[in-house]
Amino acid sequence: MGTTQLETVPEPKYWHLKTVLGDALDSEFAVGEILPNERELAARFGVARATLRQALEQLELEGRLQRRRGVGTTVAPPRMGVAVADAGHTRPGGTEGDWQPVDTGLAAPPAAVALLLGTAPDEAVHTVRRTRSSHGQPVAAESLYVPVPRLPALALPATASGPARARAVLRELQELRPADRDRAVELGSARADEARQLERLPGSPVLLVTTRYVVDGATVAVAVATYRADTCRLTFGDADPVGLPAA
Amino acid sequence: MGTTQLETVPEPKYWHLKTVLGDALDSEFAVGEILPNERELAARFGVARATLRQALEQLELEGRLQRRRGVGTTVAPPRMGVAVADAGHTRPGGTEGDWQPVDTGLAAPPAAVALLLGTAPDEAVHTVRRTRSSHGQPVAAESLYVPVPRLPALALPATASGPARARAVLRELQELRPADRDRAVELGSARADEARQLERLPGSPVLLVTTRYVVDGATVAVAVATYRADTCRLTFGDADPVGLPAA
DNA sequence: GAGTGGTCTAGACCACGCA
DNA sequence: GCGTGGTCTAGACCACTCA
Repeated sequence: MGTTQLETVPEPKYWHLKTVLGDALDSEFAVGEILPNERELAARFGVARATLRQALEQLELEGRLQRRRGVGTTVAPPRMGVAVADAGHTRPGGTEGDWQPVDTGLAAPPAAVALLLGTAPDEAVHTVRRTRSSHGQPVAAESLYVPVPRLPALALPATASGPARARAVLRELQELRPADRDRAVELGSARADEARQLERLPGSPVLLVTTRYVVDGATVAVAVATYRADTCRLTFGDADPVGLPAA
Repeated sequence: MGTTQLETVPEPKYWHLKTVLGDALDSEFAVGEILPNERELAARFGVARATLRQALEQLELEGRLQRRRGVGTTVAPPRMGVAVADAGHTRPGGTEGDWQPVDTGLAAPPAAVALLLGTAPDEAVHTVRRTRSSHGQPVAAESLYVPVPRLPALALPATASGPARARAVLRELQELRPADRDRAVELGSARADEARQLERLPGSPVLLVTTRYVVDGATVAVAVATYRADTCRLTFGDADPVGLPAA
């Protein structure tokens, strides 16, 4: 009588646990509320901690929980909608949800990016790294790659290498007025440096957004943005984002 | 001399393993090739199987490996680009990469969808489920929800409930000619039924694409598509998808 | 039935945040 | 220094695929 069924096809414990916990989150917990610790929860459900953790991992993947080492597990707020529409060059005024340059330099891009740009694998390109936050939380880290010949005004030796130069590159790119963009979204895991910027652990699931800037059929720049998959829902298109689809 | 560093900041074993294995995949294995089994790999690297599995999980998340129970672990091909651009109503001719109706009915949609549609939580709507495959593999399962009043031509009692009726609903929706769409992408995990259709285990990571069809500012339909996150790279925009960004 | 990956256990120790 | 989640171990059994 305790469980729903006699389970002719016994579903895994962690899966059942996830369902039970998920329902409990809906009915008995408020956003931000802290859950009992893992050892206690495991004991309460009569399972090993590893099994309990498997259920928690799933719930975290779905954006329903947030776990922080040394702190505890809390009920996560609904994912925030993050517009990707023209994140390429948003207005520099920067509302709450905008970009902050971090770093700039000349370096060889990852092989996959070089392929998209049509540059040699070891050819150095303008590289701009920036982060995006929304509602006070970091949500994305991006690397933008622009082949040097595309930005003639920056051909002089790089004097400033800080945010000032980052802004210069962005401005230059903006002046190229790419008529078309083409994006891809896929699942990835955060590298160590990205994880730090996103305030997550290395390997956390992220949504990789690859944007190709096109002028006259040629790829003039490529940006690879890394969005926190736990807290973000990427929105596309023109209308305003509404509602929150369940995971 | 074995490892790269003396590790002043010791990175987790599974993380290091993932790197080593990932490099090995690039240099020593061909796509489709089968890896040694987990017990042997664990022994070879001198770690517990659970630790080895943590590394494999990451690599699978990044689409570099494919694991099948009872079979083994194989090197995955690069993710396939899947166009989401106008997946809403693609040409019915159906090339290799298109949709197959599965099921139709009248049922109350999930709460989150009812909210988007502006219907009552228990109001039944037209529900069409279909699957999409590409290159011979299932890549997505979708549920489309259309409030009954939006499709007056279907107001008669539902006679056929099979694929034929599914096509009728899709045709009706198409005739509404939604001028605008608005999409969101987020990470989720496959429900049991979706997992079956996608030939994956329940809980596998999926990309949830929520599409809102808008006519004259009103939401006339909502579709929730579930794409396999391991094998798919979702592409947006008009230009043809090129290249493969690394995870 | 042999071999694979998937689940589960009961422990241990570590890294981190905070008081 | 205490309590949290994160990592790791060595084992066991189960579910599945395929010869």
